[in-house]
Formats: sequence, structure tokens, C-alpha cells
Amino acid sequence: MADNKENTSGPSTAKRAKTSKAAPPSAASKKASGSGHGRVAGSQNYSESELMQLVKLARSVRPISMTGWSKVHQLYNAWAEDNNFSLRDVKPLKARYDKVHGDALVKLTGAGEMPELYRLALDAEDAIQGRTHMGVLDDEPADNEPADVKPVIKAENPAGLQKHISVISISSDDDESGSAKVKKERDGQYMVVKAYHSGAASTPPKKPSSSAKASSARSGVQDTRSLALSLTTALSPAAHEQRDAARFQSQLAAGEIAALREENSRLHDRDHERVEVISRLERDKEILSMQLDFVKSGHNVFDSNMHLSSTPGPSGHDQARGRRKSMERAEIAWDNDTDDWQMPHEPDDVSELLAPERDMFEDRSIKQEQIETDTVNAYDRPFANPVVHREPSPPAYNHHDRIGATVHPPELVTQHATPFLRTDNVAGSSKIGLYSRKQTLPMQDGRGFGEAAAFLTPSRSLNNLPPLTNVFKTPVNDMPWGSGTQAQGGSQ
DNA sequence: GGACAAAGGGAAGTAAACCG
DNA sequence: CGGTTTACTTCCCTTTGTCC
Repeated sequence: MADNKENTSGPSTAKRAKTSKAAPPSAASKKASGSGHGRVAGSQNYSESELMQLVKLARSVRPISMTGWSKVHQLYNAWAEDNNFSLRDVKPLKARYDKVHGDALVKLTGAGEMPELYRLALDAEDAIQGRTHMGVLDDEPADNEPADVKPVIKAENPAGLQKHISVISISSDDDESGSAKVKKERDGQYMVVKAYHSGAASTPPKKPSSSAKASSARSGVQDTRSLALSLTTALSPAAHEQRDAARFQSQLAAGEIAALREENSRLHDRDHERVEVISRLERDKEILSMQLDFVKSGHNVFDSNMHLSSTPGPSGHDQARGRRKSMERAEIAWDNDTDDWQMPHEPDDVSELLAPERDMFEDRSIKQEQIETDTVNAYDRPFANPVVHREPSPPAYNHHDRIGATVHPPELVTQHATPFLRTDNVAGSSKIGLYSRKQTLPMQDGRGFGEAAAFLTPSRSLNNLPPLTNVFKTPVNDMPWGSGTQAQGGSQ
């Protein structure tokens, strides 16, 4: 990408140095990229309306992580489909948004009019950052205020701070001549200090010499008169009325701003709730879809909340994280029938399809204890929904029975877990692993039991993948790609 | 034809969960 | 508690399509 080329000379220092060390396009990378990398044929450039929609969705969803971006992605594609635009992937969408925002920032510092798109992008970013969009509190003096302004007692009311102003005073501080300051006091209230020019008053009173006494006295009288006149003017009923009117206007404006702010917040909350609901429903749909896959592949699926109450589960924090992880996991299942990778498909009517399986299960005289034992053995910890029960019961099998880590009887694996291939996640990571079939079910612990028979090293393309059964039957040390354990970054 | 845009993917780093 | 593993993110590169 052109941006990336520009980035090469950009900041990001140590990390970039490290990555650039590994960055040179390896032969393997080049070989792999010869098949199918790059821009997809037929993909269109983003139109103005597509970008507008993207920015609006970003503003509405306020994505922070890839979870949020997947929501934006869903909503965007739904919109694109309705409006005959190209469907996009998460990563490109996020990248495009980042670019728009970056361009908006550049535009922000340049001259010329801010296009609507950029304005919205900045607004969206502000929303994401959780900032409010209220005007900046302007404490600076008015430009048209004359330098020799007479001492006027005036209640400054910047941005609706009226009720916080508790002290109004007159100052002759020369350093602050002509300027108004809003000082925050200890109790959190504000005091407005209005400075004014008055030559004699600006200097500290010195003891007057006898010769200068008369003129000084006259001057003092004049100053006093001037001040008195100003005070009289300021305190006159007309001025008072004018100030009241101004104050009323200010309060009115402040009230409107507060109401708008509240409305804005309320709309954001409502929007967020709706996105949550959509997310929940889609997750449910995915779970049901997976259940259906299992039913169709000859397994029994049942709701097992009742079986698993006795074993302690993961902490609430772990559970939450696990749920999040499993929700976000994208699955690609290996289909033995078609001998190809298969995306999860949507059920027609899940409850109806599952009913016979449930009935069949209920008819069997399987004791509760046996079920629980099998399940706990199989998954090593409880989880709520869904649970797969296999017959015959799967052998004890836990995370550390990984082929790539410890001993695992290959025959059992091939018998009880159908391997499938899955990319690491939807967030653009590149790791590809072989997983047991059980992994296709979302687990509450989030790690997914029975994962990762072996990782392919990144340089290996799928073409080098040995037959799956061989993979599972091959002792770890004889695997063509090594132990299968992922290096842990080398810096921890 | 060149510049740019879009998309896919590799490599590395990090946080957090899990287990013995 | 330390090691292991997974999920996630960012940076960077390459390929290929689109546009001027």
C-alpha cells in the first residue's frame, strides 16, 4: 500500500526495527503470495457514500477493539447489501476508517473547507475517545474590547458557568490589563477578575511629594470620580437590566446545551444497547448453527445446564473473557464428505431440527452421573451451553493433551475428534492450526478444549499439509513442522 | 503506464488465562 | 509462581485491481 511505503520512514522505532528485520519478503512469503494474495478482482474503490456510511457507523458503534469493529463490519455489510455496494471485510474497513481519520487530521491543520466526511470522521473519533463535543470554553478577552476600557463590573459567563461564579471583583492588576480571567477557587467555584487600564491606579500608591500633592490630589479626585461614575453606570438599573437579560440568555443557552448533551448521551446509550442486542442474537444464531452442524454429523446435542453444577468453574473474569473470545472466534470446519473446508452455515429451523435429537437422548437410559463424568472428563471444566455428548464416551482429554505438547494417543484423537483447520481469528492473525472437531463449539472457558494438534509454521502453505489422519497419528517429533508450539515472542 | 487503492498475509509483541 | 498457550494487535510487505 502506498501508505505503508510512506510509513517506512515514519516513527515507531524499536518495534519497527525489529519487524523490519523479519520483514523482507521471504522466498516462502513470495511463493505463497503468488497464489491469491493482493487485491481481489472486481473489488471497487470506496465511494463517498460508502465512506460516509462507514464513518457514521464508527461514530455510532464507537469501536475500540476488534469486537467493536466486527459490529461495524456487520452493520456496514448489511447496509451495503441493501444499497448494492460491495461487501467488505473487517480489516479493510478498519484500515479505510483509519485512513479517512488520518486524512481528516491532515485537513484539520491545513487551509480550506473541511469536507463533511472529514468532519464526521473527527466527530466519530471523538466519540470513540469518549470525548464530548461541546465547544471549547473560551476565556480569552473579546478582540473588540478597547484597550482603555473603563472599569466595568461585569459578570463574565463563559460557557454556562453562571451558577459557579461566586465572586465578582474589580482589579487594577496592570499585568492583566484589559483581560478577563476565570480563576478556579478552592471550593470549585469561579471568580471572575476583570482588569482595566487606569494609569494612576495601576501603580502602587507612593507617598506624594509636596509639589506634586496638588496635581496628585486632582488626579486622585479625577480617578475617584471616574471610578465612581463607572460604578454608578455599572450599577444603574438600566445596566442591571441589561445584565439580567444577558444572564438570562446565557442561562437559556446553557440549559439548551445541557439538554442536548443529555440527549446525545441518551442516544448513544440506546444505540449501544441495540448493537448489544444484535450481537447477542447473532451469537445465539451461531451457537445454534454449530449445534446443527453436530446434529447433522451424527452427534447428539443437548442443553446441559443441569449437568454441570458441581464442578467449580472459571472465575467470573475468566468466564467473561472466555465468552468474548468464543463469540469472536471464526470457525472453518473440515467437511469429510466434501473433502473440503466448510464455513458454518445457518440452520433453517434449529429448534425443530434439534428436537428429535433431544428426544433420542432422553429415551436413552444414560445415568446423570455418567453424563457428568463423561462431560467433565471431556472438557475438564464445566460450561453452560452447548455441550456435546459422544458415544462411546470420549477419553479423558484436556488442554495439555495437545499433540504438540505431551503424549496423546493418536488413535484416540482420530477416533474421537475430527480435525479441522481454522485460522487463528478474524483479526488478521496468520496462525493456522489443526484443531479437534470439538473446538467448533464455543466453550465458556474460551480456550476451547482439545485445540491445536499442531501449528503450521507460517512459511508452509496449505499445500504442504499432510493428510490429516497422518498428522494426528504422527508423533510430535516426527512432524514435518516441528513441535507445533508457538514461540512466545522471545521478550517475556 | 504509473500512481494509488484494496486486500491478503507474515512476523513480532503483548496481555491474559490456564495448568502443574 | 512460572511456563505454556491463546487471542489480539500492529507494522509491514506483496500482489493485484482501479483510476487518471
